[in-house]
Amino acid sequence: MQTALLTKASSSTLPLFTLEAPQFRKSGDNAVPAVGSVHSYAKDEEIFAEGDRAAYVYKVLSGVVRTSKLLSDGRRQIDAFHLAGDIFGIEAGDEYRFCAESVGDCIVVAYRRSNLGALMGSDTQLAQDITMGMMRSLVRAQNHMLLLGRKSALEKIATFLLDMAERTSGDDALDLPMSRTDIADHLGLTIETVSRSFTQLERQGVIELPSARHVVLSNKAALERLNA
Amino acid sequence: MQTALLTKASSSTLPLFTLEAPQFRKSGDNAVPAVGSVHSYAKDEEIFAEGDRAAYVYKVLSGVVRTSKLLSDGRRQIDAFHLAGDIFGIEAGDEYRFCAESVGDCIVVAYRRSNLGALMGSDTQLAQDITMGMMRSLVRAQNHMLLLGRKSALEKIATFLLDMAERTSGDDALDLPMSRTDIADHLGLTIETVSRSFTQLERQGVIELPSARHVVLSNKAALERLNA
DNA sequence: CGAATCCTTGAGAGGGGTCAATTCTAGTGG
DNA sequence: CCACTAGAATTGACCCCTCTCAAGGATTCG
Repeated sequence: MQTALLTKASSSTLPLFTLEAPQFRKSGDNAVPAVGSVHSYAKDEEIFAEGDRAAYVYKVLSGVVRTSKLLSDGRRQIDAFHLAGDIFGIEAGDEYRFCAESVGDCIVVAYRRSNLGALMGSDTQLAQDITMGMMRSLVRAQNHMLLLGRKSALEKIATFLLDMAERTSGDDALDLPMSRTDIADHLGLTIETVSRSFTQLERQGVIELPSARHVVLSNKAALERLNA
Repeated sequence: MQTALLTKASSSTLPLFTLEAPQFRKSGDNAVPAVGSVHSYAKDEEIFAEGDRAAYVYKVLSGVVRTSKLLSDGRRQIDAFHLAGDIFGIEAGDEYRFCAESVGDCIVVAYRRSNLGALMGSDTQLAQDITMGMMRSLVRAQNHMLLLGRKSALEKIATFLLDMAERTSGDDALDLPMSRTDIADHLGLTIETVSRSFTQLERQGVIELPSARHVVLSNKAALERLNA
């Protein structure tokens, strides 16, 4: 893991969630107060663990981060994949209630959360950024509960593919950054069922799979029908 | 449904989520600006529907409210039951993304949300109340995703009973305010599986069921073992 | 007492899980 | 450039947990 200091993004009129690429400083230079520190992680590195003291709120600059919870016997639920621009690690209490890991190589900014309450009171860009991040997480979680509780395997995969396509390329083709195991643990399925569902959709001509991680949505209408 | 006006609770030092019983005003008197209006609902009344303009944020004064989402074919997922003191109806956008209904007779306060962004910026008690409510919803949703995605029927019931006991009586006995159907739609099960799980726990001596809605947790240790 | 609703119980079926083997892919070193 | 290897993904066979369908109690309310 590598770290660099980051100065506050200059403009206060940046739209929510589009904080531009931050400017960097040499780590010895403390003339300007740093508001965030940049960290980069390789594949499958731990960013924080469940139970760690929640001292930072994070934003993804590039790559993908997964946040997950574990049962005592190892069963895992990935509550979300966080892409560039997404905020994660917001906590009400003083401990993280889930763990965060890099899915592939990725870069994040960590904002010290001395006192989130005070931060929220002030009218800074970051505070609004965080409030909006929290709301987005909530919306995402609510939709995901419907998926986990009430959708069939095929419907789960269809919803997942449409969502990922919209969040990444916006195109009809997408590169999945995560493994089948990650997808399974996100959708409440097993890796075998995920694989079988992909194959079934491919046989039905709904998607194409040039390779395991590359998906072409050749029949979006059919996918949206499955999205119920 | 009945309505009454409500003046702002006088103290600004009230602890979060314990806004005390509000004072009422006759509805014709507008000398003091009202910050919330009180509404009461009978069993199974709709408070707002999915897609309604989200003009208010609500707090439960008494009774229970369920918020849920529907798939096009009628499958339902209840994302949460809201008890006295809980906040619901917080939205990022301008529409409700789920519907809210009374489970039994219940009373709520509705706070007009002219501009939630501005509200959040100001340092009022209500703003903090709402921020905390949002965070609690998020924590609850994250835990619930783990339940929906990875727990067995028995584990779901065990978790649900422990949670409800803690939120209501705090005791080892509780009165369930909701039907088996509601429980099923909350836990991602069918009504039959919910019923069978209750019976199984009763046969194992983990709980007692003097009546369908009254549960005694006679072996909390066993329940917590199932809680994984 | 009858009607409606809620809950429980049973029998059977099926969707997804489990276990296991095979294929595919990416990375490594010769 | 090509074997070799380890991990990832696919596929098959079988099983079980939960769903479905259906009937039968229990409770409430007129």
